[in-house]
Amino acid sequence: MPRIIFHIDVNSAFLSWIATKLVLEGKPDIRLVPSVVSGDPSDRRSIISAASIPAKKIGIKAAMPVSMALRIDPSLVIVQGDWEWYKRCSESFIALCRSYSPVLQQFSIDECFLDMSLRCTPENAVEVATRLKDEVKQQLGFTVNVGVGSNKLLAKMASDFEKPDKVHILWENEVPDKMWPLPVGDLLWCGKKTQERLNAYGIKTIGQLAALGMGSLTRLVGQKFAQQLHENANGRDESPVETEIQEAKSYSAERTFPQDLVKPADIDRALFYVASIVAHRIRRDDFRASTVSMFVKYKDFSMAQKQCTLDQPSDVTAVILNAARRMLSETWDGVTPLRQVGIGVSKLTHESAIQMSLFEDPKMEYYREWDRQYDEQAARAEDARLLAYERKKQPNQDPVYVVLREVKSGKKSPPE
DNA sequence: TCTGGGGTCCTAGGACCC
DNA sequence: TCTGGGGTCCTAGGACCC
Repeated sequence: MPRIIFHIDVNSAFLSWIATKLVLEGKPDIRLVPSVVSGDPSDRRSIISAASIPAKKIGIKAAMPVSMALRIDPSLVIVQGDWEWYKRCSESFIALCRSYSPVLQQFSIDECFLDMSLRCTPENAVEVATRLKDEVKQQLGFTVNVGVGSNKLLAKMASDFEKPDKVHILWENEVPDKMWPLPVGDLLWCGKKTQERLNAYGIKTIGQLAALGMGSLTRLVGQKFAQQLHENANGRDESPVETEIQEAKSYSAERTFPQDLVKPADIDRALFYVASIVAHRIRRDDFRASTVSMFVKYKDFSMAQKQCTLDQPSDVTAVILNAARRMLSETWDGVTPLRQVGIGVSKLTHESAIQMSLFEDPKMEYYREWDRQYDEQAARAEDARLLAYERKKQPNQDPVYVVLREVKSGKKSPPE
């Protein structure tokens, strides 16, 4: 039996979703004019997270700085994102897709794969895909592309062909016609660096990559990646549609400052802020982390990173923060302005730490109590945020930010 | 024009053990 | 005294995805 895989991809997801919300409020449809969604439009460092088709036509793309887009079109419509709304749109979207097949893999907030092998035939696949696409548009108010193929790679490549609101087919025997003429950078997993490397070697199209000998390819990109690229360029992909939700393997939080920072107190406050976020998230998900990493970004975008292993896995803000502080002092010269700081945790476990050490930091009880209060306040702030959202008030207060404000005002001090 | 935030996986070298 | 090789863990760094 042939495999039939759908890849469904929301067109300019964040922009489409905000547009449906504005339309519901009786406002003009921003999809019809050059428009973009960005984080905080007033922040000079914010970048575009999605662009409308008219905006794309004049050269405005996702990940472009807002200031650059405004230079292209000073009358560009800029709207602020709304994560609460995104989440609701995403849930409705995934639920509707799931009604077509339970074998669903969510690939990101706005993309999923469906294994349709038992639900349609190669002959009526286009018809079924079109029905799904139209049903999303009618019921949810935004458009999707559906790619249909004999594996996940081909389905994903197909959904990328022409947008928006389209169904495309890419069976394995169509690979030479439909996929090989495309630039090699269009191939999934062939990003900027790999593309440059292949171009420099004279490989411009996916077809040329498919014909390249393994020896040369291995020398260019390493053995494992070479095998994957070679298989993919030939349209082959055996990977199944994974219905199990994978547990997170790492958590991280980072903040870019409005201006580059050099004052140790400012930087320490930011470090505390990201430590609070990361530690709160792992406690929420009942994890403890064995590895803590700290990273900084400088003015020129170069990065420095350091990681360390804790004596025992921890979910305590102060433990993570103090490890990050130590690594920062070992990494940063104290003079060069920093653009960003971040903290990550990995090597996660659900096991409770065994608190047998006679040498446990006597402050640990205080630290835990501090975290407990933090979690309580964050939960209250989250409830208040949702309530305000339902009442259509400003919904954008990040719960952890509320706690941070108390830190700033001196009502709550960061753990030493 | 001046570049966010959150993830995954792979590689390579050094330390250490057997 | 000097030698080999495999396995595992750790860290640093780089690539990709949305």
